[in-house]
Amino acid sequence: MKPKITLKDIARELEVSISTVSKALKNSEEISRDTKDKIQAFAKLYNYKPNNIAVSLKNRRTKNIGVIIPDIVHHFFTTVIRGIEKYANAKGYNVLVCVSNEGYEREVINMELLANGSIDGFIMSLSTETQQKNDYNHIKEVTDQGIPMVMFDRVTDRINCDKVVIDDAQGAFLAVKKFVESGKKKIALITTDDYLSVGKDRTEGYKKALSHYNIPLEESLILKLPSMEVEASAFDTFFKTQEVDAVLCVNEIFAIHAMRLVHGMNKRIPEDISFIGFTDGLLSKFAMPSLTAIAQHGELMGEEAARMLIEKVETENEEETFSTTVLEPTLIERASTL
Amino acid sequence: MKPKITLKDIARELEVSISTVSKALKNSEEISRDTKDKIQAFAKLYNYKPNNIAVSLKNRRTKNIGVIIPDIVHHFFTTVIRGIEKYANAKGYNVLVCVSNEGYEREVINMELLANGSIDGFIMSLSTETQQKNDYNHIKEVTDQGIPMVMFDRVTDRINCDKVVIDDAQGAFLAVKKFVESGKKKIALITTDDYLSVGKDRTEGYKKALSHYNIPLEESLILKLPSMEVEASAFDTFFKTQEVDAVLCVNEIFAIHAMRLVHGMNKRIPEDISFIGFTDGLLSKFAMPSLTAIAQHGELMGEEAARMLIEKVETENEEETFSTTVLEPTLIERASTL
DNA sequence: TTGTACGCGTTATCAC
DNA sequence: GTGATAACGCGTACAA
Repeated sequence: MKPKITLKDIARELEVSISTVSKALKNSEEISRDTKDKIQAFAKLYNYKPNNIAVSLKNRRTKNIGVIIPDIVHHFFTTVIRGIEKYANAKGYNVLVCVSNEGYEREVINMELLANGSIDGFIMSLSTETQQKNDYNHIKEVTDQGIPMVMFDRVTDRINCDKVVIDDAQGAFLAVKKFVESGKKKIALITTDDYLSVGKDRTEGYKKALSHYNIPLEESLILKLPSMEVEASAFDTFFKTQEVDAVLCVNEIFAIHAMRLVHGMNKRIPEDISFIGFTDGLLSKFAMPSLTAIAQHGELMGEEAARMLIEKVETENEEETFSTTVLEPTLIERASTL
Repeated sequence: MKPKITLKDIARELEVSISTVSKALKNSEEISRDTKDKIQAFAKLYNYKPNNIAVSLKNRRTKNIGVIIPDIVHHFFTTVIRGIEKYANAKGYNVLVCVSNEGYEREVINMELLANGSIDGFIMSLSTETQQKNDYNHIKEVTDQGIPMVMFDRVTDRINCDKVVIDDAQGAFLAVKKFVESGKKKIALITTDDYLSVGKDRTEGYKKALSHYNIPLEESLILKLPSMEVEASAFDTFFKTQEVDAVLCVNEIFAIHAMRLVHGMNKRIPEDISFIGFTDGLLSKFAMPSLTAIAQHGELMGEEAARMLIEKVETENEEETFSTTVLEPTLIERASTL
């Protein structure tokens, strides 16, 4: 209906040259008041806005930042995106979100797509499958091209770039500390397989804390699930065979599920069994009883990642110096602990 | 380190013209086997990929679709995005997500930014503030420019475009029907102010259903909150002053909150009071007791919206015919109803 | 079979 | 003060 108006259109209409229009709209001193007024009025009337694509082509800067996350229906990742958006928008950047859906293939495809000029830099968190395959060539290619990259939460040592993570071991430590201080002795851990970097760190923190408090480590008190999916039977047999008085869960869902199960076994929460879950999301707040949680500070993480990325994007600096920001987790105490 | 390689680079290196390279890479019949082989091999070696920006400028097609949502930390919207992503990626499109954060200003800014060439079309859901202000000029400007637009969930009659919505009235009807069939008589509604299109439709469906089942409408059984935020005191006085045996809530959070309150008043759920909540999200599944919910089919909604948009984007068709897809909600029965 | 020229919309440089 | 020209990277109609 009202096709977009260009510099050329204005120039033709006002019978001046394209460059005059361009300068006038940038309020250049070279142009006379008269013509500037005329051109600016006309531009406003027809609501002229420069074409981003053309500007990008010219500047070799898109003002877009690409975000690759494993899953968008996941509270933690959405809070990170919110943080990224917040900071990026304030700096005049758009956020291009792509979801790998926890798959290697989609991660590669999405990155290749965006890397071909659509974005000025990446912020990403690795998909489960990528971590399993342990194959990071697609990421190496991107960084080798000189495209700035910031990884968050699920990171790898194999790539040299800026990173922002939570001290997951410390989070687990905090949880165990809380349990110990409220008199718990048989502290269980429900987690996933070790290929997830976060799972590994949390397990480590759990073990370290036990040894710190002189509690013998019993491998039978660690339940390792092969994936993020809840396997009811595994939970069932675990709680039927093990005697525990405190449970640390690697995510909310595991914790909620376990609490329900325990509730059905006529045990009291938190008196008989206490619970703490990682990732302070909606479920923790609204669970019955509400769940004591280790907050991951996703929004802060997003802001920090965006800050680091934009810093790199906007400095011509050729020196390759990378840093890793480690955020401290926080224990949010609720009704599932004493 | 390895700056991006262009057609020009290849041409210079192989001492042919740029267009020869371009044609060779598109496997044009015009080019001899020999040169094609040579060029293709070279391109692969240096991992040549066409610059998206340049292609976009040329084609006046970006292969990006812009999505504007009110809030990303909201399960419903993320499921919609998942649906959009799924369909769009399959069709070779990227998804550019911007969050209005329920604000008019950010909605306008984001749309203007994206509208200037960054995207081929919009998929959006209105922010609360925009619906309150009832000002849609920014959207009209976009559609007037001929940029395809699909609105979902929170839509308005004031804009002529494709839409995809859930039959919210029908959803409320289903809920009331369920209550009535299990013998409930005093059916309450907890909702938000009417400026939210969805809230209005749901209230309408609730009233229609009551009249259909010959239950007198009592305005005192409708609790209207001014925003999506939970106001504990309002809930408190409501349940202390009103005699109810069933509650329909316009969202999960309200429902969970109300259930907790009622639980504390020593009433049994669902025997004494039954609950149904809109938007079947994580909270509903994991609540105690689990919450019977009206599923909004967000993912389907996203796919449908993306389908409609890409259809419009890819057809040159000048005729302006718009359609509205109405999805049917589904009642997911859980433990909070008889 | 290969190359030239042009246009997409913008900006920067330089000439008039 | 204003305008012509080149360049960003690509694709394509047309010329050689």
